[in-house]
Amino acid sequence: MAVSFNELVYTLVRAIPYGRVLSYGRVADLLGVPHGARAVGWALHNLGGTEPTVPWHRVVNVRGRVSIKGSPEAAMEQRLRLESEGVEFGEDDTLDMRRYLWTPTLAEVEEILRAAHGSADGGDAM
DNA sequence: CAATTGACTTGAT
DNA sequence: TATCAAGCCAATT
Repeated sequence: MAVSFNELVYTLVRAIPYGRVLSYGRVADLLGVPHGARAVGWALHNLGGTEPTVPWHRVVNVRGRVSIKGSPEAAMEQRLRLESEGVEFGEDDTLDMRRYLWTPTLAEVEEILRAAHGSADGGDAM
């Protein structure tokens, strides 16, 4: 059975370092889906915010702002968790992406996925 | 298989 | 700078 896309999302989110954040679009891009931002958001939505093994709070939108809808409490919890990790929000409720955005190399991401699922897509034939 | 939805992103007005 | 619309992907029904 192939690994579901959302599982890949969870794996990568779990690899986000403390005090760092990632945008939905960046997660999708690192997973090999440049325009899969919505799919990433959908995957995290499926967590229901009840999954302590996934630091879902470290994923914000490209503007550096909490993007949760339908659950103001979850959004505030996300912000509180980030602040607890040293992330500072501006007066526009936005954080400085240039400072907190995690920018791993593609090799790092592939290594993480391989360690968790045994093999990344690694679609290139040799 | 087609239609709908959603924690997104980008470009135009 | 703010608001609106279209594009995009994966999962659900």
